[in-house]
Amino acid sequence: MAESTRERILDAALRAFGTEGFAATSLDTLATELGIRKQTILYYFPSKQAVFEAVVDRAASDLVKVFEEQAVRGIGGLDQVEAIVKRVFRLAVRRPQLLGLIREVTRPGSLSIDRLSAHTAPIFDRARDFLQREMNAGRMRVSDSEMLLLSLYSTVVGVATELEVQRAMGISDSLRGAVARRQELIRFLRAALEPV
Amino acid sequence: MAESTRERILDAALRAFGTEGFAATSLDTLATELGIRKQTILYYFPSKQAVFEAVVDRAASDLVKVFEEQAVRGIGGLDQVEAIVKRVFRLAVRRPQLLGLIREVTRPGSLSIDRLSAHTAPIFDRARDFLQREMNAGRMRVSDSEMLLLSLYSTVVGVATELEVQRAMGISDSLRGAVARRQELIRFLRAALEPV
DNA sequence: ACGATCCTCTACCAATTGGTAGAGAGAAGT
DNA sequence: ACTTCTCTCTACCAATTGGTAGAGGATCGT
Repeated sequence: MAESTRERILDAALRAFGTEGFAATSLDTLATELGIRKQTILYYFPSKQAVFEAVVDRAASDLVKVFEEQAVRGIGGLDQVEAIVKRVFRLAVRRPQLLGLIREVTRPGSLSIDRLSAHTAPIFDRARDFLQREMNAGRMRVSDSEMLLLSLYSTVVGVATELEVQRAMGISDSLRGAVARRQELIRFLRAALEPV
Repeated sequence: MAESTRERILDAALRAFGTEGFAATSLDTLATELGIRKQTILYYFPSKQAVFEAVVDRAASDLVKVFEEQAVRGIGGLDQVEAIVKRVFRLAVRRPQLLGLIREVTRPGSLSIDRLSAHTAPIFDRARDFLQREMNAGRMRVSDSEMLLLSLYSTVVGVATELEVQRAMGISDSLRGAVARRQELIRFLRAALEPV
């Protein structure tokens, strides 16, 4: 058995929701894309909203897994930050819709934010603690760890996902471009984080 | 005369498109909000898409104006960066939908990207040149000016607009929070940009 | 007084939306 | 042979969508 219908629906839905957005995605086009009928989707999920929530849940746990795998190693210091940035970038290249979905969910008017943050809250907590620990140990510039986390998040996710802005700036979006972007981003973050 | 109907439509459309997004905004609800009929909107604009484009045009030129006013002063160095960040923040607090609209337009699947970048391209060019000049003068850490601009853009726009992420991180979104966020962001950017 | 222009309205419309009801096919257990 | 369960389908539906056609009321210059 290749892949269950349910999984295929979730895959297609992630792609659609992650690029077009929730409102712009219709169950009909989603079904047509899969070569099935809309009612088949509604057999597996009670509503469109439910499909979205299932997609968010799966995407969130995928994301969390990526972070936890890295966190466990515990290299420490700026190398740890670098390792995580690299992972995020690999994810952004391999499954761009995943970060696109995050962008969709974190939009002001969105529902399902609580669903996402239920998954990510522990990660954020751990990240904040990590930053605080590194600061205390003198391995990182001292600042408000919460705000610093926000800055880091914005920078990494932005550089990884703002492909259209890059195009507007005239930056190539080839694979080589992604590597260059990542390198420059890491230099940027190291400079911002290094203790004085 | 208070405000022309056309302007009122554009105001409401900016708010709606900037928060709910293009697809999730219907002409009917937009009209109801304004106490007029949908057909009145379609008198001023040939289609929903045309409303969106007009909103994008106006928002873009508002944004460009903010940057140009600052660029003309030409303080130079990191103080100039700080001044611009402050302006972006003031904008984000006063008219959050404006940056929300940018986020909407720069989404992967969006139309009207070219419309936006037609406005912003000169700004980006000027900003890149500015960074390059500062690097050459030894007032800024040397790096790829294009990539650096992308990092700066991501960080500033992210910190200014990712309110829901902040909520998920447990950061207060009060006005005082905005000031604290701005200060921390500026410290972050100064650290990232200062020459070694 | 009169036409023209500007503006907002009522009345529709075809297409699409998310969702319901239930038929039927197939496999599995009894 | 029988029921039961799983799955996908056809057939509909009410509501909403963006958009068209055109009436009617102002306000204007003449």
